[in-house]
Amino acid sequence: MNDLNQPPTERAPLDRSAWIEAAIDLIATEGVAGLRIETLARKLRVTKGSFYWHFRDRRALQRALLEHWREGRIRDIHKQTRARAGQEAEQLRHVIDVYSASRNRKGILIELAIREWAQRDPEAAQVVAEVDAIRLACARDLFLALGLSEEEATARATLLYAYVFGFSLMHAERMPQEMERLKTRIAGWITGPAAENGKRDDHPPSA
Amino acid sequence: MNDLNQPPTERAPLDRSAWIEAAIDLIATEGVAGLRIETLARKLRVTKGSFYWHFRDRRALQRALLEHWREGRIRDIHKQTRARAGQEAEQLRHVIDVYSASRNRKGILIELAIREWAQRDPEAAQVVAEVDAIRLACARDLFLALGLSEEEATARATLLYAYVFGFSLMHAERMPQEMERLKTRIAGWITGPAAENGKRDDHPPSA
DNA sequence: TCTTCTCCATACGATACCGTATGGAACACG
DNA sequence: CGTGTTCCATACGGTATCGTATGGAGAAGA
Repeated sequence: MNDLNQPPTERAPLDRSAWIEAAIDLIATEGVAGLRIETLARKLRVTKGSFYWHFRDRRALQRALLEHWREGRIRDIHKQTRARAGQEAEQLRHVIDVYSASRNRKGILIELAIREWAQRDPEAAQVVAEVDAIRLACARDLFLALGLSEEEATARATLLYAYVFGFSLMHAERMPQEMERLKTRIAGWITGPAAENGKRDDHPPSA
Repeated sequence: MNDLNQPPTERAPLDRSAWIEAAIDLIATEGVAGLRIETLARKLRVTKGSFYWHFRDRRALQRALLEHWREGRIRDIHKQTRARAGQEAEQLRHVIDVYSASRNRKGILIELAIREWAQRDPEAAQVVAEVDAIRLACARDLFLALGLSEEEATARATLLYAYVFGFSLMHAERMPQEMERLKTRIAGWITGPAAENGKRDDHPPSA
């Protein structure tokens, strides 16, 4: 019955999810290597004693974090790719936009931290592989709905996916407006140059 | 006059470059966070005393490492994109191949480690930005030589670049052969769908 | 009230690492 | 031989972190 009507000096007991949330925030700013128990405890205004009550050890938190991330990403990609029939191309462009670094800085930082982690942690790699497979399938289904062949849909989904995260790795110094035009052009190309303007685009406008 | 004709119990004095090379190797396997002085010293069979003679502190090694990486990357991209006239499309596909994870695992690991580092270190971010700008310019020039407009060339270079590194972030579980076909298709599409087979490719072969 | 369970604080040993201080071995050179 | 330079070993103080052991406060029940 005492939810949050105590004076601010009081605090509610923590649970596992509170630690996991804090851990996610921490790896966004410090990377996976910065995920230290005592650092987390300080942020949560408690001591390690609390942590070791909720988790067996550091590894248990990492596993829980991976599981949390995986489930969130799976939920999200299904939400973002649930397209109305006939709106698949728009939905694809929407996906590119939503997953771009400029629109989702924190999410991208978490994504990159986990993927760098996955380069040398098999369990992280396994989770990343699962998320990749599901996201690729979702994107591929949208391309299939656009009438592309299996192979073409798979290839475009892969390109879209690689492009989105690859772009977030880049440190381009460019004018924001110019950048937006560039991204719009690329997105339009990935999601369907054929359906883009009804005609071929291989003859450059030549200024 | 004593170069390497001592018994194997002897070893040559180290210099800065030996430390830097070892540091590069270490971040490839352990990430930038794993770049520890005493760990490096153990690998080089010396103690910290040697390190602090060659470098002021840990940060100095990091800076030297960034500089080393930058110069190497700049040399490499110029080498890889130096195309014979009329061979630009082949050269572009060659670049995609050379920078792919399967062909250059260690280089990709270093690249990813440094880029993750750059997410939270301004100096690393600056170096990455310089490398990105030069690589983009090199790729763009190849597209320009193919007759594309400035804007189109910039867009394709960006896509190519983002794709290559984005792909290396993915953990796709797929048959190697199928994967190769997929990559070939994507590469062909990025480097010039127009010049690829002389006709449009937007009508799927439909099996 | 007494007990039990939940949640956390405290204290501890152990390890790893940073950077400094200082000495020493090997070599070059005069 | 004496001296300076190069390169490294050793020892030290200090910090951060891990995981454990143990006690304690507070709520919930009996």
